[in-house]
Amino acid sequence: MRIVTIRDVAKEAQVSISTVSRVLNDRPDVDALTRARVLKVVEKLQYVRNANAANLKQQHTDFSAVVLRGRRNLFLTDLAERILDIGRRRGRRFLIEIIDEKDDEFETARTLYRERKLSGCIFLGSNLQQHVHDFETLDLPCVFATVQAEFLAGRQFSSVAVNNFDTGKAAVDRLIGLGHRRIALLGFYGPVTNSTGQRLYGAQESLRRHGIPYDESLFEECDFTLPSAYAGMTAVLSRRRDFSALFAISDIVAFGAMKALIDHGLSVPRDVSVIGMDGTEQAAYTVPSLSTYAQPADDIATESVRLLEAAMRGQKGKHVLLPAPFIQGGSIKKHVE
Amino acid sequence: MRIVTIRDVAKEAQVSISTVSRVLNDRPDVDALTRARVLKVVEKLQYVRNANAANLKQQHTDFSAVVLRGRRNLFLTDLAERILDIGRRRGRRFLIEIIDEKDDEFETARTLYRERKLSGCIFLGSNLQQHVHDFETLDLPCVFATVQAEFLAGRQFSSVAVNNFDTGKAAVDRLIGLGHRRIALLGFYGPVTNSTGQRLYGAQESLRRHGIPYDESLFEECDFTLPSAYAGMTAVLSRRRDFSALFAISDIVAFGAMKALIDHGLSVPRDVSVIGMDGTEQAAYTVPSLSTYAQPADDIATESVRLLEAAMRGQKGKHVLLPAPFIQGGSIKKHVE
DNA sequence: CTGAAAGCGCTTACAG
DNA sequence: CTGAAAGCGCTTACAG
Repeated sequence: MRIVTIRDVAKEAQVSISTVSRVLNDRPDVDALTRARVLKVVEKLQYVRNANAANLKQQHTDFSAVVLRGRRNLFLTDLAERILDIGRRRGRRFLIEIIDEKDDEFETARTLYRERKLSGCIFLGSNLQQHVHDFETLDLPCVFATVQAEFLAGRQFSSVAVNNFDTGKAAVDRLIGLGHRRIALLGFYGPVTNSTGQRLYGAQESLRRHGIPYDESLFEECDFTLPSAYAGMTAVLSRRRDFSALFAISDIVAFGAMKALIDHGLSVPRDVSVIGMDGTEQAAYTVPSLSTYAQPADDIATESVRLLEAAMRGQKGKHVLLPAPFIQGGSIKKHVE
Repeated sequence: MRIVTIRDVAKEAQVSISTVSRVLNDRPDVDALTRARVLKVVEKLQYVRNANAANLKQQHTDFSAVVLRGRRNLFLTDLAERILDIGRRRGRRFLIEIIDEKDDEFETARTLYRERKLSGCIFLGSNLQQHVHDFETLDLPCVFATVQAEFLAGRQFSSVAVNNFDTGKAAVDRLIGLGHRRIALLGFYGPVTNSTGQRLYGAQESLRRHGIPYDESLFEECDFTLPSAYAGMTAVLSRRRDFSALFAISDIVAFGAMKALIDHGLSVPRDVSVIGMDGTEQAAYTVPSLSTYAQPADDIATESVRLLEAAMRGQKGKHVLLPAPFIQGGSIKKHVE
């Protein structure tokens, strides 16, 4: 079937293509009757505007991007989907770009910006470490989700996150409150600006405040995957069996760790209490269910889109901190010697 | 910073923009030295082609789409990510469109096609029921992944899937082989062309062949979410406690069901053997680990992209069936009266 | 092998 | 309120 262009609509409606364009773009300076006539023809001909042509001419395109760091991070991919979903309902289209842990989010954004004339970008799980200055040269509204980015000067930058440090601290405070003293830690530090590192620093801070020395042999590095978490927990178990609690920097890590604990003949929570973080749906379906601090995914997604749109309208960026509520599961209990 | 266009490159390299365009598009009819000179300027100026302009003029764009039906289906979203990843490595960009179960995948594809001048489309989990004829009017290479679509006439249609019917049958064959006779079924039928329905029909076929009457009170409908699977299992449990096995149409459903079984005081596999389907990574990390038939996600993703590219080059579509290997987990055992 | 010119389908000042 | 014209940044016949 032949493709219907704006010219066909103009001819059929007996107006100029300028007028059709005005109607299409909801310009106010069109006669109501003319508008109605054009709209009827659009309907009749089932005209769909060629976005490539529109984007070529327009200053801003209808494209925004979501740059997702780490394709294996379940929480982030879920977040990306939510953002896509919210975008769709608001008529905003997101290109999604999944990059490896080692890839460069700044380069990705810049290329996308040049190639597609992006009008905005949401970063999920980026660490920004080395790119503070680079970003400031990019003339593009950016939102950093799940990571606090107040340190980015520039009015087009926003961020939405929970306070990762405080949450890590709260998790370990809670375990200590239950009587635990030997607490294993699973995760990775990464750059200081990284959300996951902050969780661990918060955990350490809690230990310090309670006068518990940080014990390296109770920590093992792992990333956001089940096998890596399983291996990490196994490594700790090969060194120590005397810990009674575990704080994992994410639910996924906690899942892998719980499996390792059970495979090694330990029971959760009888032998080891476990707290995760993220508040994934799956946390309620493990056996036992996992106690976790929730990152409010829905709020983060909604707020990200809202902040992006605000910045695109020229409003000044904001840095939003959301609470991370505790969700009680069956994976923790009081420690008794 | 000013945006560098093809004109800037042409001027700097002292050639016409036609020549720059030829170099950019890897046309053979360019002098080697000229090509080298242009490429050096491209590098120097950090020129990035404006994709909107290129796509406007070209017959085919560099956009393909992935239309994902059902945003809560973990297996499909994982598949989508893999496709994005493979596409990226091959310089192909995918727009991703997540639609609801009740949305119309044909309309989605058609609008995308008109709006963006798509050059191809991969459908994940679509059922096609009412759209066989519509699709044949769409002049767009299409690949249907996870669903068998041989019935689609037209040379630009391909599909990649496991044999869902046979796999459902194999799962129940296996349970019966272990001595189980009262087998619960969890999932939903949907349209006949649907992959999940086929799994259940296969399961029924197995029962029939073994002379076991299909018992409706052992079936409950649920979708691909944990809460729904949990509720479904709970509903079955409210009616019957005498079954010794469960076939769930997907791992996610199995996870939700196992949790429900355990919450109701039953043990897996002591009281109930469970088999899922999909072969998700998580299946190996539940307690006990889940026996499942794997849909080879990596192969499906690779093959989907390969078939799409072949169709875009004008090759005739193919319908590929992949094997679904059994992965042994701890969730099944021999039934003893 | 290379360049000048037309045109892809829109939007946007500029006139009226 | 409306239209004619220029132009967005490319690609692609058409000449040479």
